[in-house]
Amino acid sequence: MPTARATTSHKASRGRSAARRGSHAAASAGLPGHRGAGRANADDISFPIFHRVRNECNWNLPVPRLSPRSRPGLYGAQPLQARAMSVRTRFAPSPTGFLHIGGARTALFNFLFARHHGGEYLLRIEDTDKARSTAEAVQQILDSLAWLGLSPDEAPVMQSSREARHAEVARELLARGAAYLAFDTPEELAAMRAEAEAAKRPFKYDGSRWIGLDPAAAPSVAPVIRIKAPRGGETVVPDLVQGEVRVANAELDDMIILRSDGTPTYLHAVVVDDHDMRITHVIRGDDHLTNTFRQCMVYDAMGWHRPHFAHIPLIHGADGAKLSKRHGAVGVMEFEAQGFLPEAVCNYLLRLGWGHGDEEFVPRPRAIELFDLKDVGRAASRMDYAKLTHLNGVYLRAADDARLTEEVLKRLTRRGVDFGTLGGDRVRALMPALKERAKTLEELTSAAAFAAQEGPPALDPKAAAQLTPEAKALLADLAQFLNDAPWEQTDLMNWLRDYSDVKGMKLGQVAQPLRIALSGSTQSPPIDAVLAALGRTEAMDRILAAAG
RNA sequence: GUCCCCAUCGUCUAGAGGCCUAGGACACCAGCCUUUCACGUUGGUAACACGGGUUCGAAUCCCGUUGGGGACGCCA
Repeated sequence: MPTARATTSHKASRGRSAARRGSHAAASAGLPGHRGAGRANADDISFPIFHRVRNECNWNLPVPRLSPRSRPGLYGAQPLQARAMSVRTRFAPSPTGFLHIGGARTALFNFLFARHHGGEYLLRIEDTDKARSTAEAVQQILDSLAWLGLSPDEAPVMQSSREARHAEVARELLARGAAYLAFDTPEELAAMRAEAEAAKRPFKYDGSRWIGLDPAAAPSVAPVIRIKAPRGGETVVPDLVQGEVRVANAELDDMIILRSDGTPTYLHAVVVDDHDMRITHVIRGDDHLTNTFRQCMVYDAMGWHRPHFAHIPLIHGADGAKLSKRHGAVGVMEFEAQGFLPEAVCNYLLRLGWGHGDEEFVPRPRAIELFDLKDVGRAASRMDYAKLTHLNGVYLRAADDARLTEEVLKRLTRRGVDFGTLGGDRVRALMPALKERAKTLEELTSAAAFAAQEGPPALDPKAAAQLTPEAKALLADLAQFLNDAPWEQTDLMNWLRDYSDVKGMKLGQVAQPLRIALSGSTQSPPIDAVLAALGRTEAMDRILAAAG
């Protein structure tokens, strides 16, 4: 019998090959329906043998050998029809704060994976921690997902509404002898932990004195229900991203599944809900990887088939530190406020940890077409706002003018800028030129403000400095000249060129003062476009005003 | 501390033993384009963490070291 060490091959190879193997095994075996699958053989799952069942669950089925070259895609060439049930994924945030960018990516991957396989993508709100969950946070999460275009396919499941079911399963485990009542007080547990730490020994809970206890002899302490951890062997999880992950069962201890107040713990509730919701693929953050071993105890003790697991790496902040609320705009809606487009955020998030050759621009339909768990990397990545901003610019330039105009006007209003119908029309007219030179909606809004507002613009310092007496004289003269011009972009351009030719100046020498008069800034869209968008009356007003 | 996971330019990544003198993108630098600013375009700087193996050949497979992250709750 090889030792665990010896059979632990290199991460990379075992990762990829195990992922392939695992999923292929499941695919060829078909995913048994979860409904009642456990009940059929519930009787032969008694505690003494359940870890044997665990170790021989469907992951270990023999797998036909495939040469790497001819290997079909993880699922692509393994037609879905061959599977007994369609893919169902879920995103399961806890409503203790805003949805941050890491959660958004988890949701995105769940969504993409489900869509790619024509399956369903669900949402479950893990609100069993009543002290920290809030209705506002739930709403925030829903809003954020909606903004990202990641709303679930079915009504969200509130985990708190399922507590009776969680307790029922815990009791069933108790009845099967796979779990037991433990009468330790929180204080006693804390003491045990402190003691272990003082002795520099890893703390491992020992509940042997409670097992088989005569109820009459029980202390008058409200008990918790603890599940019996397997006592020998190891637990192996074929992770679709991380590869085959294993731990010696000696590392596991008897975890609490039902608190003394009768509410379930997370590790228990997740399993029951994922099973009942018939989730086939659990795609979540890396931080849950070691939890998976514990969750397997519940699956196995109930005789339920485990779902496929895929643990995606975490996102770190730009400085490499763990992503937190203290590091920039991590709340999803903060990105909206900063003027990022949801499709750009999704594209950026997708590329963080997932790649398909050199493709950088991956809009939603293409993402659905290409997305595969086997292409998800295993190392944590960092937020790079510069790249997100660049990508946002790409999407912005490709975006529909009407939509952008609406966004800009909304943001102008948000800023308290006054503008009328004419102003809105001017922004609309200038949008094709405006969007070429902005990377975010906020930049776009700032750049569009001069067009929306009525009357001569305020001059920014740089512009004011360039508005010399000579420039003013030029503007006065130019105003005369432009008076008879046909007010159409191409004609205006020709007139300006003629003017500068006649005056023996370069076009730039004429355009720049004009730009300042019209926009109040040294930077603007092409001057002919600005002139045309503003219209004769408004443009002449501004030129004359600047000419003094 | 124990267990688990990870490691290619500054950042995101491509890479399935020979196509690698390591490719792309962002950022940065220089040039071109140009009525400003952008866009675009041309070129440049820049990486296989380290040490051992295996092999004719290693970024790629194996072992170890170092570094980083995560989990160890009647939180999720």
